[in-house]
Amino acid sequence: MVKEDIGGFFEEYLSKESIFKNKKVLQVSYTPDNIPHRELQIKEIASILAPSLRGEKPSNLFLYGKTGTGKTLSMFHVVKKLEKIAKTKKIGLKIFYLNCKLKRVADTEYRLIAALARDFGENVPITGLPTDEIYRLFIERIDKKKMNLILVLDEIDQLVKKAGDEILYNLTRLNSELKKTQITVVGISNDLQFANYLDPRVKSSLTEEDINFPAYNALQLQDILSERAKRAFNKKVVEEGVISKCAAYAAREHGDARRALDLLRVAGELAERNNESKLKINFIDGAEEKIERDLIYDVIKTLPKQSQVTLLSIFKLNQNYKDKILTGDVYEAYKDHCLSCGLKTLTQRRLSDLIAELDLLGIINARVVSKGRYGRTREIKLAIPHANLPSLNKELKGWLGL
DNA sequence: CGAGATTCATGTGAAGTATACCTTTAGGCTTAA
DNA sequence: AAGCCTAAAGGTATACTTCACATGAATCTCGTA
Repeated sequence: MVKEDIGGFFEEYLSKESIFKNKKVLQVSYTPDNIPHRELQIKEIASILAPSLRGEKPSNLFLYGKTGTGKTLSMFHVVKKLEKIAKTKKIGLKIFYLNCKLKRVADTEYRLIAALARDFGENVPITGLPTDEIYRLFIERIDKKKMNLILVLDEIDQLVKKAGDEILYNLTRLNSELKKTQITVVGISNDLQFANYLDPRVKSSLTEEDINFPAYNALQLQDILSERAKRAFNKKVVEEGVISKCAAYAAREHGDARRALDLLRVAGELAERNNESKLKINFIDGAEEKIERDLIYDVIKTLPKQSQVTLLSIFKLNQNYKDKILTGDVYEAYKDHCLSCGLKTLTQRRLSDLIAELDLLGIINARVVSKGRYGRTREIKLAIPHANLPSLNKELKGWLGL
């Protein structure tokens, strides 16, 4: 009976023509051949990295601009071309991309170098070796034959905020230890002020060249969207005004193209799920909510248990109509939660650090304030849209077995 | 009334501890000549 | 004697704890007008 129903559903699903022609085009990982409104930046990146094709060392490069302004994309674009040429002409050129934000992958010096060494096929343990040893392994490996190595470190600001800028100093200085190979560091940062916090020595060597990625305006976003929509959706699926609304939504938030594309894709998925043959405007609002939620879901899901409990405690206090949540309150609630889910309670000192980390991740806003006679503490506010709180709260409890 | 001292609740840095993992080394056992 | 396995010794990174000191404005204190 039930089986029959589902079979029917699948058949109907298949018989219906999808509104997508090629959904991949809208995914974040997709690198289009044509990147509108970034011709200048791409050209600049290319000309700075070009010497690598002649076996010379390019200048270190620093790309900065807000999220979704095409930094990573432009870089990928150039990298693809470079690699292609290097391959056909048999030039020793290796390019590595590493996202420093990935927790437990590249958020300490050891892990960063270990990740690089691993990419090179070196078998590196997750802990136990001295950091120097990891460097040595890495250097030995890449110095075997002459080549140019370009290291692309995405979200480099996150790395420095957590682990300090010594890593970058070491990296840029690595060249003096290498005999054959040369390393070029390309840093990508969302934080415009990032370079100013760096040690002057690091700053000058990392930002030998820098390129700014300005935010897209609504018109440019429309260009980008319609270009991709043409290839992602079947003909006449997208209704009038959908593109411009997506663009407008994204432009409202500092011209984030990634956001705009996500909106379009998720709206399409929603339309499909609702058995619509057209992508109507009203799906965009639903999409926006879903994206917001999914984004936070992913971050929270991969958080360590202790951080999850911390967050749950903040949720709870938030529900109790406390608009100013203080560290002490969180710790009390946290202790209760730990008890009820059988987790070891950490010290307040540690909790303070966890809260700071949550702040860094952008899940909460925590500000250190002095309340005069009543001490000094963090004022914590959730940075999550209200509509998403109940469902998130429920999920979180589920993950923690509560 | 106002300047300076006091106070509170926690921030923050440094050093220490536990754990998990690594390499090295020395001893013991096996094996083959 | 050479080769191989094992367990102990000595080392590291990371997550966390302990200890101690730093913060900074509301409040208190007390001399002064």
